[in-house]
Amino acid sequence: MLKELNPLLHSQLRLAIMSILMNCEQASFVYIKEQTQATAGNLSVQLDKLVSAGYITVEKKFQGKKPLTTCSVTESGKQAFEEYVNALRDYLDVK
Amino acid sequence: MLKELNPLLHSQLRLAIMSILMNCEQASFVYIKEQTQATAGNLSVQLDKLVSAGYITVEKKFQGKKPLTTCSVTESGKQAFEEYVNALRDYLDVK
DNA sequence: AATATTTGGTTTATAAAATAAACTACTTTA
DNA sequence: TAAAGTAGTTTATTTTATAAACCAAATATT
Repeated sequence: MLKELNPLLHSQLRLAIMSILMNCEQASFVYIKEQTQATAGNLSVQLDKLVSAGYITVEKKFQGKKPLTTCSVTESGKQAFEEYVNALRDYLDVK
Repeated sequence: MLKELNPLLHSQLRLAIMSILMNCEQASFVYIKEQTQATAGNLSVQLDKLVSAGYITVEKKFQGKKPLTTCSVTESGKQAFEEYVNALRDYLDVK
């Protein structure tokens, strides 16, 4: 029987965000925006959801005079991502 | 850069349907319903979407006196599934 | 033999999610 | 000093997913 796919991760944009953060220590709002081609509004909303779930942390500081929002994945986020990947593999494997 | 994930396939239930159909010649409405644990209404709607996209065909006949709805994946559906899987792998692979 | 109940669905209404548009605040450039 | 750019957030709209309600026919129940 196929397992449930964590709905928070089964979203193109949130999955892309997590995928980026799984491959680096941290990434800025602007970098993630460029990589995902998302609008700023959409990205802001989806980041909030990942923060609320405890999957990522977001730090807001200033780099000189510009705001700099930096994101990184939490341990709980890494674990959720791994579980999601494992569940998904069963859907993708054609025997 | 991450590729787009075909939104028609990036849905838990429709992906489960396609996954089942990719692994067998054909499957009945009732069988898919059991395997996916979907409600009949939801399944009916999602099957329709896959039919509209040309990803599956649905044949309705009678087995004795009971209706029997049988589904199978089309060539175009197989191709779309393969493309989806390839696109998705880039999201899942943690280097 | 009427009347529930089950089977195999479809249609429709509602809840949830994704997305974009509009907005804010501050900075840089013309 | 007005216009445009940067870095976001908030809110409104559209889309999607899901379940509830419904239908028709068959089977089981009293």
